[in-house]
Amino acid sequence: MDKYDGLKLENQLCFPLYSVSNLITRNYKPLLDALDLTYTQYIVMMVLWEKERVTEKQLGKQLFLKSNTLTLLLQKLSDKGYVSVAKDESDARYVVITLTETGKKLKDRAVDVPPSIAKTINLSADEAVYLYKILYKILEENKDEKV
Amino acid sequence: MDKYDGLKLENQLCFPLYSVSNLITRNYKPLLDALDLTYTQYIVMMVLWEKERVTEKQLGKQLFLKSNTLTLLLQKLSDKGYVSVAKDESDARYVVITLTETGKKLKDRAVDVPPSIAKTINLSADEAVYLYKILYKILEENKDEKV
DNA sequence: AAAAAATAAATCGCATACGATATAATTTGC
DNA sequence: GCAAATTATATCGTATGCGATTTATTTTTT
Repeated sequence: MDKYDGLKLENQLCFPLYSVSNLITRNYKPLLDALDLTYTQYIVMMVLWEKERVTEKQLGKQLFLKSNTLTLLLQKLSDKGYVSVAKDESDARYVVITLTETGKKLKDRAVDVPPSIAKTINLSADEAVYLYKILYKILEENKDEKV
Repeated sequence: MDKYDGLKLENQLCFPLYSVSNLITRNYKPLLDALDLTYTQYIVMMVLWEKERVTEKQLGKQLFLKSNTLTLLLQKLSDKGYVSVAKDESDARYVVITLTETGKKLKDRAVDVPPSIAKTINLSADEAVYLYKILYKILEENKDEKV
């Protein structure tokens, strides 16, 4: 035990978080390629599949992303024909994103993705629930700092 | 409960993993800026602070990264004067990375980083240990697929 | 030992993420 | 009612990460 122990890779919590996150994105890739989506595009679509109309601002809040990531990404989803992007009529500062018909249909092709990913993670129900709770605890605590 | 439940954002385990990982990288940024390191560069330095000489291959295995990420990153660390990069004499396929004197000294300036980050995460010891174990379980199970 | 296979890096093209800054639209304060 | 402050996007520059491919080197096979 010396003053450098905190700098050992094996004592980091952040490193496995970072690595697991990368790992999962890698696992998603072949599944999402079939839908012509990246992982970030996929979570945007997930929001829209639940709520057909959102502003860029709302998306950012829910996904912890900002315009520097979202603006270009939404343009790409628009280019693919999955969403339409327009200014809000009553307040032109807002960008409103809505699902196109193609985007709505994509939902049916996406239903197989979550179970496929679940297989690659392979946690017990208890572990998954606990992990879920801890992660959201961390997110909740840091929520304010970034808006 | 319908067939689309699996596609709800709130039912994803991957999304909070991804978001927490991004969050942590954001929290590291101001701390690491002072050391002129990015997060990925920082974990490479952590490996080297424990083991003064490693090959790019070994680094990739330990950090779950490949040459497409590492080659350029190591060049940057070399440009900053923190490491030196050279071909292995006995087998020129390998790239060997060693700490420079500057790189060694950086370790003393880095000791404050882990406790600062720990504050922003704010988990109990039990939670941290449990989280750690689950994450490494996931990493272990997926280790083989990517080398 | 020459050809073939294997291995480790390097390179390419693409899509994030980030802070910082700029722009455009609306609201607020006086 | 108009200048100032606020708000929501857009833009810029930098650094990853990824799969796919290429290059360089070594080992294996015949």
